Amino acid sequence: MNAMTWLTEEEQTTWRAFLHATTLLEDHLDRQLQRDAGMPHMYYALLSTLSEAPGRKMRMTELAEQAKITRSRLSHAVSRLEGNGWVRRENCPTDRRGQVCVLTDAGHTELVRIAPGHVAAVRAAIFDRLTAEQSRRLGEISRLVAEGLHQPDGADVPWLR
Amino acid sequence: MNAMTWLTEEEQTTWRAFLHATTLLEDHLDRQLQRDAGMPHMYYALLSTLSEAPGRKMRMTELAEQAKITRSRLSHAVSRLEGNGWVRRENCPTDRRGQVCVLTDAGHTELVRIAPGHVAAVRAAIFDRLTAEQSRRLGEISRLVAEGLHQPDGADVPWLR
DNA sequence: GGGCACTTCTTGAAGCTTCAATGAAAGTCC
DNA sequence: GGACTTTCATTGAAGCTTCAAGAAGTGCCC
Repeated sequence: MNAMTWLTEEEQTTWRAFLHATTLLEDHLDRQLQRDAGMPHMYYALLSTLSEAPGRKMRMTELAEQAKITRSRLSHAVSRLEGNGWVRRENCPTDRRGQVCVLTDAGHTELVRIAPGHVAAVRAAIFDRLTAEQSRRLGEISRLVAEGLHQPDGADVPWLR
Repeated sequence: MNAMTWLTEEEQTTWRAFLHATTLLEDHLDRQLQRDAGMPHMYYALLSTLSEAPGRKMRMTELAEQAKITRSRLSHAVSRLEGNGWVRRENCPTDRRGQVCVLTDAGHTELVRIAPGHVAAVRAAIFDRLTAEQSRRLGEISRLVAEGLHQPDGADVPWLR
């Protein structure tokens, strides 16, 4: 409750504005993708990440880390996407515990179909509203904030679990 | 797919960084509050918002708008918080359809108990990592982005539903 | 190579959010 | 006043996320 722990007026205003912006943005993008692609934003991000991986495939843990989600969440998500035929699980040849998540051709086709609409939504919501300078600053700030936070699961920080 | 709709390299990098930061941050804060207060971040925000309203009470719709969530979501949330005794529903005296959500004394006490920990988490994750200048810019950018997005529910934009 | 700790991934249940539908009251139009 | 539209808030079901637990494989250490 002292000066060290509380926020200044200005910080509080900033924090609220940030919360509002992120809440509205996530909702907006989720709705856009749900409407046009029948999937939430995170699922799109998974397909998108996979599409850029070599061979369009990735180990589950690696995919979870790249997407900043828990393995459990990924597991459920992949099950759903697999049900849709956008993704397929394969056994990992080098580690018999492991699974490799592969973007199917159907999944890739679907991604190609929905990407433009999604990118347009992102552009309209963010980059069309910011100057180049502001975009750059947003990137910088985002990187600083992300650096300070660790992965959920603490996959590589077991002593902190 | 043309230059108008796609993102530049830099924009893409920025967008990813932003997504990572917000994903990690939301997870982090949800975990912190779940651990220390047994509620998700949004529920804390509701209590916090209520606590600053005159009489610590607010109409459901107004609260939903301020928190940037749908009425439905709020309704479920308030039911849960009511079950915990942090909040109470009252009939609105001026509109018999309406409900007023009131922060109880117990709810206020609880809020006072958990606020410092939460604020510390926010500070550690954001403001301790940014310069004053960067914080100000984050606020500015957030406001710009939020301006471009409308409430879910489109409560006041029925023709867009 | 036997024991032990750790990693990989999945599962089911509980909690939260979304969506569409609903009842009830208020507002509008003539 | 009566018909129509809109707003307020809630509900239940379906989908998504979290959490704790667990099966199976790997790595290490002696």
